[in-house]
Amino acid sequence: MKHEQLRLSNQLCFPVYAASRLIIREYQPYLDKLRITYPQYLVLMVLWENDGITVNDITDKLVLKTNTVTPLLKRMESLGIISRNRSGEDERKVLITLTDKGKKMKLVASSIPGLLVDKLKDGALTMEQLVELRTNLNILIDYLQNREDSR
Amino acid sequence: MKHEQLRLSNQLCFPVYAASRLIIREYQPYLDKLRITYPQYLVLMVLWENDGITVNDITDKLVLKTNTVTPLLKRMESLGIISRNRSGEDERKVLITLTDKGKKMKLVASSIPGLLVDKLKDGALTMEQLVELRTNLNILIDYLQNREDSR
DNA sequence: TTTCTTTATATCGCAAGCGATATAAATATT
DNA sequence: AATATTTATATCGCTTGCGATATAAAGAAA
Repeated sequence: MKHEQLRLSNQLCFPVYAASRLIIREYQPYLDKLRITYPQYLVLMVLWENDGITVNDITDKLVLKTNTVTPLLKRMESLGIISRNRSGEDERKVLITLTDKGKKMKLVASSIPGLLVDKLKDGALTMEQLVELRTNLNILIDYLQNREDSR
Repeated sequence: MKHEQLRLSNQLCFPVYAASRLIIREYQPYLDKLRITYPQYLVLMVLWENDGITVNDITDKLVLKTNTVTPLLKRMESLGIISRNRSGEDERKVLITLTDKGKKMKLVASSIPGLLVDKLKDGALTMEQLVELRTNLNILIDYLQNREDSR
């Protein structure tokens, strides 16, 4: 019984880690055309949904830390796709806004996820299984994030 | 219909990526006691199962590239948990073997995955859902790896 | 209003992860 | 045998990810 758990776990944590990298690799050719990386694409997705938010807002949504996000945003600023400005109301906050260049990328970028799903759907999993997978992952994420917050 | 796909995908690729990092964070306190990282732990798991294999064998099993694995193994060598030796039969190959120190870590390390599953099981997902999640991820991984190989 | 604490962001150092490229041994071709 | 190709590993340069620590503004407590 204990042995079974041990094997399952080896086959749970590692698959998530491997799948993550494989999916990002699958994204890469499309992102190359936009000259951005996957984490940069995630930042853009957050901003397209909600422009003018703070560094911490982005940090929370992407489940990252500021020591990852600050340099990431600086690189995106130097690429000319976002701008970083201190808030007038609260000088501690840095507001992140899309530049025109960043806004224009939305049209091309928003077609990418659909292409990915088309590949996976039926090729690998049915739509139902994809939904099931997403649901289970989101439950896991919520659980682990709540554990983190209460520490 | 197309909109639905787009939303699902945003909620599929990102959850895998976020879950991966959250699970590794959950592993970290246990790995800290052994003074190793998660990727180093994965290498050890491979070697405990199959000692004396080549760099490429490890690379394949972990779905990584040599430019990641070679430095990783060098760090593990300098930690004294593995040794790297050129094969006599084929001078191109480097054989990786566990040192006594590396072998001894198995006992402590093998208890870690069980602790993780205990946390997740029922706290987040049922055993059935964990199995379901693992199954779907493995199908996805097989599919994406086969796509990669045929390129 | 001074001092203490919290909040928001940034910096540092190091380990992954990876595309591109290099090197050298093994194998195939001519 | 000489040359070309393939295979196995390594190196370089860059981005990400994160623990630990720093800094400065805002808010609370004294």
